Amino acid sequence: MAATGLPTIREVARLAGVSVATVSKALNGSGKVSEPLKVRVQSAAESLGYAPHASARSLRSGATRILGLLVADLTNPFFLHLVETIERLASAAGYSVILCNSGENAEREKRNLQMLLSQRVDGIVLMPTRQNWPGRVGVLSNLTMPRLLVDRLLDGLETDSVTIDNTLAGRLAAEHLLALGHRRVGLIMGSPEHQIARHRLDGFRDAFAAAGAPIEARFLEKDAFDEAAARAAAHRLLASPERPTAIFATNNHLALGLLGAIAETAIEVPREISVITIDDLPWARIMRPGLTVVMQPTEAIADAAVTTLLGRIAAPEAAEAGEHTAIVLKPYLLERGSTGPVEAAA
Amino acid sequence: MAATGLPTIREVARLAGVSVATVSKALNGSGKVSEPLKVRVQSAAESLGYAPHASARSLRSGATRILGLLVADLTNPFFLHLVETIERLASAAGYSVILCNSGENAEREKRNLQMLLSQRVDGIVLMPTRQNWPGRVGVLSNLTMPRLLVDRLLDGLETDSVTIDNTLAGRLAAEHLLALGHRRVGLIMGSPEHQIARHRLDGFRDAFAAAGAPIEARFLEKDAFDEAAARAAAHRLLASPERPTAIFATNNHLALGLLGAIAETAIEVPREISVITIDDLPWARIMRPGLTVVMQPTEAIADAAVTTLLGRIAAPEAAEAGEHTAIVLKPYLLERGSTGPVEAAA
DNA sequence: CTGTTAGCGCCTTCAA
DNA sequence: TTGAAGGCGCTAACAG
Repeated sequence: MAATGLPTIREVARLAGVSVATVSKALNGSGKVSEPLKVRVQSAAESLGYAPHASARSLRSGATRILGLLVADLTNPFFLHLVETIERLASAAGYSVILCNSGENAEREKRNLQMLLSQRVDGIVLMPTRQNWPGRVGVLSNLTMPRLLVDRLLDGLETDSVTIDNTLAGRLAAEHLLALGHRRVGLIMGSPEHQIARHRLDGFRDAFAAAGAPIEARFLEKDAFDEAAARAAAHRLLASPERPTAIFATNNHLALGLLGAIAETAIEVPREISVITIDDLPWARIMRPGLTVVMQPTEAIADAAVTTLLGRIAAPEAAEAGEHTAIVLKPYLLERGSTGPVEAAA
Repeated sequence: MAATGLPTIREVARLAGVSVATVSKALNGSGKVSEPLKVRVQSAAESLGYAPHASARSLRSGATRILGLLVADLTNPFFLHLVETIERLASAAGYSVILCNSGENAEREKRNLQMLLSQRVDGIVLMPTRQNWPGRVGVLSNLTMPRLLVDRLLDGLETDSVTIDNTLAGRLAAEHLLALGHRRVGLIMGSPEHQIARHRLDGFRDAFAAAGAPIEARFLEKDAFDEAAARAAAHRLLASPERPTAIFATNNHLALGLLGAIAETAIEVPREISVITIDDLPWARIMRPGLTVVMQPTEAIADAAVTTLLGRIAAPEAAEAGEHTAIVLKPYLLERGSTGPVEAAA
């Protein structure tokens, strides 16, 4: 018995009256083992409650059948949905998942990466923090196992990736509002330094500019990093003279702040103001009115991520040759009740 | 070099010009190593990008520094919040987390348990599926590592646990409604066979009975297993003659269905009907009106779970002697706008 | 204080 | 078809 009290392959072998090699072959289906022996081994294993020691197996085989999942922020429902889907797909493919949440903290991200490296996970799905830290790309490049970026890219890191077209996401939001007649609109976003926010801004702004209704600078609320900041920004927009007839929040944290601010006023959605955001949320559909959103195809993202990563694990040669897959998926509009035509409000 | 391309302790030893034992001691702080050597070893390890092979270490030491997290249903926000908090606490204590979602599926739960056993995780946090499967208690009893139940207990399985007082949760909801003058109330729940739902029902019903206002059988909607069923049940309640002045949904899935149904009618909350449920939800506070809920102390639950489990890992003797900790935490009421006094509606 | 050595449990040649 | 043996990388005993 091992220290854990669990039986080892030796004890199975003894009980079945065969050698350890035969047990291994019988249980794993590798090598040739006669049918009667196989049955005897299996029932011996069963009766002892034998479970092969994963660490020993990994040490020997060089594979762990574990995937690392490094998430920037688990409180974000978008990531949560992704985690759940990836776990399901990985599990179906026979892989377990070690979950790491960095909470948008560079130090934690670094420690988590180190840990995943120590664990020798077979592959890593990276949903990195926004905050860059020195040496990060170097550390990531040194990861010898297959890895894949989801949601955002990292400058200087060449690797497989699955992202969405964020410029298109911004444009979809804009075109929807334009079609409803909106010309004076506001936008709440985080830092334009951040890739994703910037692309969403670009798509949104360009579409309005192209339509001959450029967005006024005073309606561009940048640097709203969290729900509270978004709430404050929203109050500014709502209180401004000739306020916007529609507001676009570039992600769901910010949308929460925006909706909170609106709820604190007597302004009615969508009659007096239209609201649109990105990312579906569990509550978006039970709100009254329902929230119009640009959807990210979460399941498709997860699917592409797992498929690509497992492919790399099975055949790492291509990646080593410097070939990388960059999958870009398309967001789409889901119209619910929070957006409406410009009315008397204008 | 190992097959993974990562350096081993031998290479660090060679570069530092010492033996592997010295490297191990220097890096782990075990044994005595002179300061200059320690520095030399550390810089050698650093320059090679050495990361100790966790499987090899586990095989040797008998500990993995990994916790298993077995969750019945990751789509439930309550579990999600728990997972996030547990991951954070475990990580802070130097443990990684393998996340398993059973999706309320017995087969997957069984496979996940087997996997966690093979991985030789140091401890398991169990949030088991509602669905029982044959032999389950036996399998769980055979897990040799420390384990702990969260949220619900399992008949016949003696082990540490952290739960909340669900009877109290039901009573808190009832007392709140009683204080507001409600006497004719409805309830939407899953199966009374299920421990948690039954306790919530008991607390709720007993409080009303004690107040001389027993709940009418026609207002007791049992067997609403999901959001859709809850929605249908809610429609029945709302359409009934002399409909209830308040409705209690015993969990957040069901609350979603209830709120959806109400949104499909013209009935106004809380003027015409009060709504109360259990579990906070990210959107409960931005709803208009905000949702009154009986809160589960999620952080406290996670904290108790991790603390207790790590305690067992550090000192397993007590558990082996048959002593078990059963921690029961108290829910509390959070009043927001969805409940109000009975008015003309009555 | 530092080095040598013996396994932890498993799988995979290689012989029989 | 089956068995014996070596070694994956590491740590803990024991020697020096």
